Amino acid sequence: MSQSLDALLKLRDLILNGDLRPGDRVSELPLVERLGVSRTPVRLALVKLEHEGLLEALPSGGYVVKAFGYDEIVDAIELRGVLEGTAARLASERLGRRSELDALRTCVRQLDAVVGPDSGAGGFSAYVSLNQRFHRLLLGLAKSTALERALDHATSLPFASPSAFFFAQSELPRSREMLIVAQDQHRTILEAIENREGARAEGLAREHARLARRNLDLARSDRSLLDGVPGAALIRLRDAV
Amino acid sequence: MSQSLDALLKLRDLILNGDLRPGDRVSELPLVERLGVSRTPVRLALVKLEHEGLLEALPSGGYVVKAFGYDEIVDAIELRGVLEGTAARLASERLGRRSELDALRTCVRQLDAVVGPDSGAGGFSAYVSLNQRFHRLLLGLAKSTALERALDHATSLPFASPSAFFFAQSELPRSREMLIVAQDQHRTILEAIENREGARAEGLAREHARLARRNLDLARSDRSLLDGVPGAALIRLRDAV
DNA sequence: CCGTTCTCGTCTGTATACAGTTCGCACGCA
DNA sequence: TGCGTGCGAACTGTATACAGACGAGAACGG
Repeated sequence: MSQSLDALLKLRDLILNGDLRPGDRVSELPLVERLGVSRTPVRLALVKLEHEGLLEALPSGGYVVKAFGYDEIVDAIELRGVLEGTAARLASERLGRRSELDALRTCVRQLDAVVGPDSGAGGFSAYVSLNQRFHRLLLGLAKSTALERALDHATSLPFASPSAFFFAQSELPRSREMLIVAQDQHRTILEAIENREGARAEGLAREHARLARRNLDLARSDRSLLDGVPGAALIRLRDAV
Repeated sequence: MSQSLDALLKLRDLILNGDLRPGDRVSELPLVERLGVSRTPVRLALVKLEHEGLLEALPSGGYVVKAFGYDEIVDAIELRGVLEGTAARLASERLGRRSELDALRTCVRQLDAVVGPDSGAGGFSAYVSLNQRFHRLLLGLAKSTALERALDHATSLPFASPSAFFFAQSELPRSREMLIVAQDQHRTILEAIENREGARAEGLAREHARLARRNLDLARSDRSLLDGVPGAALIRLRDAV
């Protein structure tokens, strides 16, 4: 593994775990010690993380860890919804042979099994992994490199990813209900694409993303729920300090 | 001016002007001579241009100049349409005091004057500049930093910018017609936002972007039209070489 | 006592040296 | 003649040295 990649992963973890708090100035020299690499790879990692949106460049040089408020997270989720809606619409419009949907159909069937009543205790992580697969397959069906770039960029913020706010749901009573609704949307999106109903697919995918927003609202009233979310350390739901 | 910024601008020009052709390997050492800076700023510029999408990183290290085919440009335009549509919808939904639209109204009125029958010969560049202003104001009204980031990223590809395919229009007979239609869409988008008609605003803004696609199709049959487009050197409409 | 200015330390921006790797070319062998 | 191998050049990745800029803090003056 290269030093640059190593530095990038370690630094991202430092930020996501909260070792570097939002608003903190991030200097290169201290990172040289903490990451065990020289300034060059550190700089590279800083540039990439600024690009990802986790860091903000100061006009005078250097970086600070970015903080994210409620509105910003809502906007990021809405943006993801718009982009995934577009993916669903394009998938409908550009569908060629129906066998192109085989992988997605299989994925939905596997999700059915996980969400079903006989799901084991470890079903949750299986759901998250299959959910991500569903969203990636959907993106592939859109056959648009521009859209791929945009969605990758938009979901580089950890709490904007498709599975971000499926936290601790196993703890909540409404947890299973949420999963059932989400999975029904998966199924319906697939159906819409099969029927080449572009507008319907788009609307469904948008609404699907808004489930994340609902979960965010839940977390707003119970901050402890947030701890399961990647990058929770960056989130400032209420104006603190 | 810093060396890094200097290197970035010069290198971008080299690519956009076609001094570096699509598919060309871009090495650091030759650029040190051509740009007159050391390897460090050159590397920084390379990373940024990869991020912009003009360069592609090779697995073995180094970069090549990216080439863009017809489909990719169409997708980039469609993506811009989706994002600007979202901006228009959010602007409608989040409109506060009506005075927030003052700047946009003024911009539309100025565009009216430029498009009108008594437009001078230099009206074209004035149109381009006002057009960009319109699109930026629209983005601002959406009040979404996530959307701002996404649209900035999407339009970093030169031919995906709002004014990209308003080339050499003064030469074409249908030139004025195109401008009239585009300006009518500007006016109608503003009206929709004023009335808080989100869906209408979204649809209009999407269709507005598709004007660029129509112009692209025009350029397909008359390659000489492309020469006025920034980044034309990157475009491979037909499979060449 | 407060404001201003000077100074010192720290940081970033830049250049460059060094090492490991990969790619291409040519030579040799089958 | 074709293929494999080995050598060499060039390039990237990395580390580090140096210079200029910015900011914090102290000292001086009002």
